[in-house]
Amino acid sequence: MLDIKFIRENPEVVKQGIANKNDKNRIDELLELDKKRRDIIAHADELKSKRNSVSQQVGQMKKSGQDATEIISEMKRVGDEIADYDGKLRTIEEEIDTILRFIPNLPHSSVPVGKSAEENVEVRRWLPEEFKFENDFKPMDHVELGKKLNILDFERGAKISGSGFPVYKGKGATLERSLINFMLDFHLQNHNYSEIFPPFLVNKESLRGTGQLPKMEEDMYTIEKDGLYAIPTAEVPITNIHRDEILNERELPIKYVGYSACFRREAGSYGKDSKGFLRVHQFNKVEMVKFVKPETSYDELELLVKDAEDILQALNIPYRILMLCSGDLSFSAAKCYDIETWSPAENKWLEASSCSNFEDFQGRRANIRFRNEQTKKPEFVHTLNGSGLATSRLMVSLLETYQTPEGKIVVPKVLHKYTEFNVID
RNA sequence: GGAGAGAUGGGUGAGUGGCUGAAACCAACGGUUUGCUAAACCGUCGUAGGGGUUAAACUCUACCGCGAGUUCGAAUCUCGCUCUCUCCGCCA
Repeated sequence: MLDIKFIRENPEVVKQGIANKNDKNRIDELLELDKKRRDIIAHADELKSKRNSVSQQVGQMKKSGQDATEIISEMKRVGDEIADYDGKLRTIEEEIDTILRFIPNLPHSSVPVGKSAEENVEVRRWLPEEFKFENDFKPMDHVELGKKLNILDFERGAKISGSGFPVYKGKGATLERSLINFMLDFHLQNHNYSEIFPPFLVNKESLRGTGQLPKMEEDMYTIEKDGLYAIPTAEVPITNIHRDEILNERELPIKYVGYSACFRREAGSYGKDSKGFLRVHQFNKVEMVKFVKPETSYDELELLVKDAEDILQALNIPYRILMLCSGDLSFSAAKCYDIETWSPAENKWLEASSCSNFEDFQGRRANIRFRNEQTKKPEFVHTLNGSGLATSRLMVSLLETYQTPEGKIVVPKVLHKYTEFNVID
């Protein structure tokens, strides 16, 4: 959520930022409501002030035995008038809130302006030693490999739950679990995060806090009876850990890492890149979340990307970093880097991680603040998060790049102590 | 699922209709004292929204879990909800 004061004072900046995000703006309408709101408050507060002082008089009159009937009936009228203003105010504030919650975060000045994913900018790439984009043999894709080695079962997953709910079997299941543990341990040991194991179902307020609601309602699985939603990412529960809190400045930055299953309806995206793991309704992800002081958030973003990259380098998997252009940024993000890993069989890059700085957008929505030691005043924290990483797309790259000409999978060295086997055949 | 108790500022906790934005204590912060540390003493110390100001000062309003209601006036009375704790039942 943007600051209404900022919008009031910089309407053109806000409009431009929204336009760069390919969103439509209702800023003029918003500012009109804002003006109305302040008028009503001024009137209502004046009446309330009057009521307060007169009511006190009534008390004193009664105590001294004087008759206050006339004042009381007048105050009753004032009370009705106040109720009237308060009613109007509530309506207007709801309207303002609705508009405000649909306004996206503004892109940071370093973000290239662009319409769509085509205009994202490749920042750098990292390739293992002796890596070649051309294989000496025709690589199998992950679905074939999964079937041949009996480690993935998409058909049975579809039987149990529906398409997009993969079943991992045997060494495939062990490999998945090992990957998750490896990534968690790596961040804990090398990057100084503390671990969170969050709830996978959350309430509405949490989703509003991180910005999935109201806009992404259709993309979420719901459990209506209890008013709960299946999390699309661990970002939601982990960021909301500190909702409605004022943190101590000295605690910052707070860095959490946590595993969760992630659930996405992916409404309307059937048919596109939907083979096997490329688009699923349930996948596993290790997520990093940071709460930081505003002035450090862009440095923290670079470090966050680095933390995710370290995992891929340890696994020796080729990847590249993209800086998203304004039009491809998510609703809540001010700046975002995607990490894409290479798939030899698809012959293309696959998004395996997304690292974003939300600045104070989530902080304001979720009311997460810290007390500035200089000014003694609470300020909104900046929040960041990044996948470190999502296993499904990563698994595609891993299986495909580690396959041998005979169709076996060599397990990456760093995973051996977790899997306790070195080859899948 | 059943029965009961509770929810007040960073913490403990007082407060049952007007003198309470809220006692007291603790913590924190500033200061005095002091070889050092400690102690003692003095002071400051909630959040949000209007108005005001270059910025402050200042001023008004709201907030005692959340939402309605009663009243001239609600932390305090009524109703609904949520959460926490204790006991019973069920259960991984």
